[in-house]
Parts: sequence; C-alpha cells; structure tokens
Amino acid sequence: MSLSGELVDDAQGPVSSATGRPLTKRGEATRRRLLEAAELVFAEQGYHEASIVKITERAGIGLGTFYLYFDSKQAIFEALVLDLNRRVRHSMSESMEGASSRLEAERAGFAGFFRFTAEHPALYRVVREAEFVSPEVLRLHYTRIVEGYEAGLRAAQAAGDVDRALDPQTTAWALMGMGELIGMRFLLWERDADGRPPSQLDPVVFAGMTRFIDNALAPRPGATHGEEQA
Amino acid sequence: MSLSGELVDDAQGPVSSATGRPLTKRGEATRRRLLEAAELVFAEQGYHEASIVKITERAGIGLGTFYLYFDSKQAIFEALVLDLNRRVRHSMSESMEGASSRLEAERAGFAGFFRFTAEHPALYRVVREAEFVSPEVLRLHYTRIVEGYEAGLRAAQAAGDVDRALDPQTTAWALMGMGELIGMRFLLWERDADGRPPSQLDPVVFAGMTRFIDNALAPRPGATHGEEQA
Amino acid sequence: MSLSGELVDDAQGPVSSATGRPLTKRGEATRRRLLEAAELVFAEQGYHEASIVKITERAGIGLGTFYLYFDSKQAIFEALVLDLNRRVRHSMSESMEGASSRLEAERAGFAGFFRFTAEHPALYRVVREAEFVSPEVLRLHYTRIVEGYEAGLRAAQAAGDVDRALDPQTTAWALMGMGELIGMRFLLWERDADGRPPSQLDPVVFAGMTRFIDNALAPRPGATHGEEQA
Amino acid sequence: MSLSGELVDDAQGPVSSATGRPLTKRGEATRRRLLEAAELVFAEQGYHEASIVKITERAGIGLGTFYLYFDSKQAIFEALVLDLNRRVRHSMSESMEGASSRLEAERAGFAGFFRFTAEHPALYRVVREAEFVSPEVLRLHYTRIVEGYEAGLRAAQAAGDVDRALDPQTTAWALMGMGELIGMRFLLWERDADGRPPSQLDPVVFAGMTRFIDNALAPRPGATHGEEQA
DNA sequence: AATGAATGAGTATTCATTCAT
DNA sequence: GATGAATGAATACTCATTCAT
Repeated sequence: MSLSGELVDDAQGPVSSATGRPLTKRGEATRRRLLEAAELVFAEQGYHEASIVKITERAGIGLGTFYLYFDSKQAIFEALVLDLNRRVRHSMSESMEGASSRLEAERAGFAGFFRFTAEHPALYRVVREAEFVSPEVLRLHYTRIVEGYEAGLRAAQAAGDVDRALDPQTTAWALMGMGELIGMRFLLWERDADGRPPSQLDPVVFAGMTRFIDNALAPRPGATHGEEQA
Repeated sequence: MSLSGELVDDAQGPVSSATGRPLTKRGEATRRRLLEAAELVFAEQGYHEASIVKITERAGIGLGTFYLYFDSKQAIFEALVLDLNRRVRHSMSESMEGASSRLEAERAGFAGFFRFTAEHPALYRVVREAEFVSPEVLRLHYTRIVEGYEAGLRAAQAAGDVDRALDPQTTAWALMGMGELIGMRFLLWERDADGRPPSQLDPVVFAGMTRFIDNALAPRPGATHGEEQA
Repeated sequence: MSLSGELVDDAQGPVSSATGRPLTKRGEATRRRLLEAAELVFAEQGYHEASIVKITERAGIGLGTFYLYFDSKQAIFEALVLDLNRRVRHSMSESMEGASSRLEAERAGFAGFFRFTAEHPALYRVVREAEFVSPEVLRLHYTRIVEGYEAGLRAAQAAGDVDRALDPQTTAWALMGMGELIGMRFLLWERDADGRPPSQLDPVVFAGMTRFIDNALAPRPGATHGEEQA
Repeated sequence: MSLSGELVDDAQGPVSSATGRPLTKRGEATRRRLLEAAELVFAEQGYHEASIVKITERAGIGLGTFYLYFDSKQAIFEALVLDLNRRVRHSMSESMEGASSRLEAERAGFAGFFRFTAEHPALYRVVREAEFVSPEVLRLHYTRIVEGYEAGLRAAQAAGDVDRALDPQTTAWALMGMGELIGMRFLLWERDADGRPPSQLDPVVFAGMTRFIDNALAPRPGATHGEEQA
C-alpha cells in the first residue's frame, strides 16, 4: 500500500507513469530534471513542506507534467531515496577500490560515505523523514548499505583481519549508526566562520573515528574463535 | 523562529499559555494528560498525521482547551521531546547507579537506553521527525545525551580505563549513533512470531555490541597518551 | 461505498459530520442554509459544475464549515435528494387529502406532483443527475414515490374503482414515467411570451393527461377478474 | 453556446473537424471506431468520468487523433446521442412494419424501443446525463421520438382506432415517459439470479403495460368527438 | 477553566486541449 | 493522417487556530 507500485529499482529503465510505456529520450531528460529538483526541494524543506508545485517550478516544467512521470508525491520521494541509495553505494565502492587491506577498504568506504553526505545533505534529511513517509523504502536503504558492510566484515574475519568474536550483522549496524550520527553532527550541523558547511570531516574527528573503528575491529590476541556467538 | 518561545526547560514549572500564570493543580493535571496523549498520537501517526483534534480527543479534553496549555502544535511537540529526553536520561543514570567500574557503567547506560527505547518507541519516531519540525530541540536532545557519554569517557580516560587516544567527543557521538541504529533495527523493526515487538534486545546482538564497545574503548597497550589528538 | 455513511433518513435528526454529535440550534440553522444553497446551485449548474465553494458562498458561510455538516459533495447531494423526496411526497399527500374518490385522489396527487415540480425545478434536474452520482439514492427516490401510487392502486382495485386486470406495480411505474416526462416537457421546457417558466400545467395538457389516465384505469366492463396477473 | 457548432445531423456525411473536408474511407473508419468506443465508455462511466484518453485507448487510437474528428468532448457526446437516436427510431419503425392495425403497430413500436434499450443501455444513461451536458441535443432526441408517436396517434384517431378525446401531443409524451421509466425499472435495474441484466421485458410487465396502453387509447363509446379539448 | 463552531489558506491531483514532430 | 508530451486551470478536502460563550 505504502510503496506506490512495486519497489523494483527501475530494472528495465523508467517508464511513463501514465501509459506505462518506456520513456523517449526527451521524457528521460524530463524525469531526470524532476528528480534533481526533488532532491533540492525535499532537502531544503522536508517532505511535508515540499510541494509538487515547488518541485515542478524548480525543474522548470508544467505542473501536470509531473504526473506523466510519477504517480504521486510519495512515488517521487521513493524513487529519490532509491536513487540516492544507489549513488551513495556507488560512491562507497569507488572509494574502496584499490585499498591495500581489508581495514583500509573499510576506512575508505567510510570516507566515501562522508564525502557523499557532505555533497548531498539531501540524503540525510530525506532518509530520516522516510521513516514516516515510506518505511519500506527506508529499510531498503539502510539494509542495502549494511549488507555491504556485513559482507566485508565476514570476509575480513575469515582472513583474520577482524576480531572473530564480533557478530558481523550487529557490527555492521553499529558502523552504519556511527557514520550516520557523526555525519549529522560534524558535517551537517557544523558551520565554519562564514556560516558555510564543511566540505569534509574535521581531521580530528576523522582520526578519532578511525581509532575507534580500528580498536573495535582489530583481532584480539586473547579471543580464539567467535565462541561468544549465539 | 522554530522554537516557539524559548527553549527553557520549564525550569520554574509550567505556566498557562494564555495568561502566563503558573498552573493550578487542576491545570497541571490537564497539561499532563495532553502530553501523554501527544506521546501516543505522535508515536502512532507521526507529527504531520497527528492533529490537535486527535490529541485532545485522546486526552478527553475540549479542542479549545489545548491552547490554554500550549501555543501551537509545534510547542507541544517540543515540550514532548524535552520531556522524553529528561526521562531517557533519567533511565540511563538509574541503570548506571551501582556499577562497579567505568566500563560496567557505560554498558549499564546502554542497557537503560535500550530499555527506554523498547518501552517508548515514541521517543524514537518523535525524535527522527523533529529534524524537520524543530531542529533546535533535536540538537538539544542529542547533545544532552551525548554530553553524558562524553563526561563519562573523559573521566574513564583519566582513570586509565579507556583508551586515551580516543577523542571523547567523537567517541560519544559514535556511541550515540550505534545505540540509535541498533535500537531501531533490533528493537523497533524486529517482530517475534506473533508479530509483537521484542521487549529487550536479542542477547546475541547485545553481546555483539558489548564486544564491539569493549574492543573500541579498552586501553591499548601500545598507545601511551592521547598524542594523536589534533 | 457510494452512499456516504448510511441512507437512514435522519431518523433522530441530523448530527455533526465531524463529531457525530447532534446539532445545536445554531448548527441546525447552518445545515439548513447549506441545503438550501445546495438546492439552488445543483439545480442551476448540475452536480459536476456545482462546487463546494459555490455552495458555501451562496450560503454565506466559510468553506471549512461545510465539512462540519457534510462529509463530502456527494453526501450533501444525497441528503438533498432525500430531502426533496420527502417534500414532494408531502406535497402529494397534502393534495390528496379530502379527495372524494379514489380516482379523484389519484388526480390530486398528480396535481401536487406537478405543483412541486414547477416550484422546485431542482428536484427534476438533481434527480436525473443522481443516476450517475448516487444510483442508490435515485432508486430510493423513485421507489418511494412509486410505492405510494402502487398502494393507492391496489386499494382502488379492491374497491372496484380501477381495472383489476392492471398490474399495480407496472401501472405505478407507468404513471411515474408519465408524470416525469410531462412535467419536463410542459413545465420545465415551456416558456411563456416573456421567457418565464409556467407556474402550472397548461389546462389542455392537464385535461389530456387526465383523460389518458382515466381511460387507462377505469374498470372495463368486459374484463371479469384480473386473471392476467402473473 | 452549448451545441458545439451546429446541430445539423451530418446531413452531408461527416467532415474532418480540423480541415472541414469530407473524410476519406480510412478517416471514416477511424471516426466510427471513436463513436463506438465513446458509446461504451460513456455508458459505463457516464459523461464526466469518461475521458478522452479512455475513449481513444478503447478505440486503439492516438490521443491527438481524436481532435481530427471531433472538436471537443461535448461534440462527440452530441454526435453519439444523435447517432443513438437515429438507431432507436430505426429499430422502432422496423418493429412496426407489417403490423396489422394501428394499435398493433403502437405495441410493436414499444417492443422495438425496449429491445433497443436492453441492447444499448448506453442510450439510457447517455440521454439522462445529456440534460446537463447538452440540453438542446436532449430535446432533439425526445422530440424526434415523440413526433413519431404523435403522428401515429393522429392517424389512428382519424381512423377511429384511438379515442378522439385524447390530446395527441400530451399522449405521445405520456407514452414516451412510460416507456422510459418502465425500461429503466424493469430492464436496467433488474438483475436475474446470476446478476445479469434481462435481455427483454418480463412478460407480466409487458402484458401489464399493454393493458394499460390499450385501455388508455381505446375509443370510448360515450365520447363522441374530442369536444373536451381546450 | 473549558468549550466547539467557524474559518480559509494550502495542497495533491485530474483532464481537456494544444502543438511540434 | 497520426501521435503523445506538455500544459495549467480548476476543485475537493484538511486542519491549525480564533473567539464568543
């Protein structure tokens, strides 16, 4: 009911909301402009303050045109969350490429996450409001990111790079939570002398976080093999 | 603009919103009923779906009466967040009393946080929506909790119970984020076979989290004295 | 689904659409003004062209107030049809009082029907559009009137005043149809030299119709006893 | 204002709505498909719920193409009413052919009318809604049918087959009204055990109606020659 | 101290019609 | 001849807030 239509991730490319037909090149461009405008408007005003009129004005298209591409306000919101999710994960894996070690990769992933957060404050605000607008899509968002962490952790544990006594799922969610609140506090709330948001995390904070994560994940000499689990 | 009136925490007790006079005993009770109804309604429906009519009906009070106690919908929302914040911190310090060690206390604090979260899902939902409704009060909420963590961490570092290389502020926000997402994922999203939410954290998860925190905070043999800081 | 709420005919008096409570005297008056405005607006513009704003402006009350009394545009429409139905039947039975014979009463009933039609062209237009807006209420309208005719016919047949070979139900619907189209053609479509609608049926037409009905209903010498009936 | 363009009955065959030129054979077919689709859509949804998109989709034709054949939604509606009117009158005269007497013909005409009504419920719904969409075309519809009745009645009166005291015009409208309401009640509202509409009038009803008409029209021994008129 | 009738600004959504291709 | 993307005017309905009682 809540998810308008299915949650399929545009596997075969976007289609017209009215006719169900695949979009022409012109249509594709219009849809993209709507999504970009929506990102800005939702980020600035939040879901409820945002309005279709504001979005279409920002996109420079007619009001009615909106409904050729999205069924409803909720529908574009969900499409936007999924779109941002895809992009943040892309940003994270890009950062991780070429890392020399597991831990290095984990760190790089975080850096990618923070970079994206700083560049797209929308992601943050939009996702938090999703809790009430579209719980399913919110879960999808978190779960997809967490699954990436979790897979990395399991591999690192197998390789002996990460403490085997840690529960990978719990740990993955813990890392997700850390990233979220630290991004919120030190990127989104912070303002420099000119009142402008920082473009990257303060080095002290980043170092502190790295230390924290390194400590938490490092294999412990005493612990032999994950016997605490379950 | 956003904070209706000041954010003072009712230091001298609540006053009539209309006359500014302190409340009589009867008025006090009416105000309390409104806050309790608001907690339920906001938790179930979220800020925007909630309405003054729903709150007053739930409280068994006339619509007009509402404005004798609160200036606006936003005002009762802010009062509610502050109230919940006071109570969750109370729950945490209660849990920490009688802890034998610093680390023990930290763990107990987390347990108190999760207990409160499980018992008051309202806190969680209400706080997440506060981002858009009243950013100031949201910051106050997080900051107050984090300050507690941070003070504890500094003391523990001084006593040598916690790794001195960790930045206390960063670490405190990291812990807050962990608690928030783990509470969300494993308390609020989880459902047992009967579709009912769990009343406490799954032991595996709690153990995994404890291990994670213990690892992260434990003093490292190699590190001598916080020289990595800034 | 179509009938908003139930079709009960305000047996215990109208209630607030919002709270479900019975109306105060002031509320009662407001509701009456809305119904009167609705009769005019629906009659002039038809259901679809009519709008809540037009109705409330005509009634001289605020837009939002409308929804204190009716759940929707359809709801006031249905209430109006039922109200008009009650009144036309009242007008008909009033006309029939004191008729010296069965046939006389039947004729008087028709006269009452036409009088009401001439005074309330709304009835006619509103009812015809009801076919699409609220089929149930339309059926109720016709059925209630027809039942009156039918009961009269049965009694008259028993008394030997009406041809016993006639099927009372079919005959009742035939009479209803006659009345409707003759009212439409000779009252609602007709205009005098000044372009004004007539306030009563042209005597030629009324006489023609009376002759037609008298012929149709009069007991036939040849027919012995309603053996044609089902 | 209401009649889009003139009400001429396509006397010289349909023309392009855009160029005003007569249609090619291909164009003719497209126009016909549009009218057929319109009959279905208007009948199922009524005028206002119907939309050009629904009609063109049903016709398997591009949206823009519609305006090559009709100026507006109202224009196709009017064309449709006129088309149905032509066909119902055709159906009626077909039925009347070969009737042995005037009264027989009258009865056969009714049978034809009901047959058409049962087969084209569209006629009924579309016509009733026409009251608000296009009053002129509605009048044309009724008037054309009534004129047929009236002519027949005059001839029958001249031949002494019908009571000369009846006013032919009034009687014709009375018959029209009877047919309409009886068709509505016993064809369109009726459903058999399987919920399907009947394909013809119930014999009891038809017999009852025949008796009613026969009574009404039969020459009365007492009445000499229409002296009651005016 | 309490009430609830009245208000009207604000918003999502629909659809007939146009026009560039 | 045919198409369908784009348009924006129009409308039902909600709800925080006021105020007379």
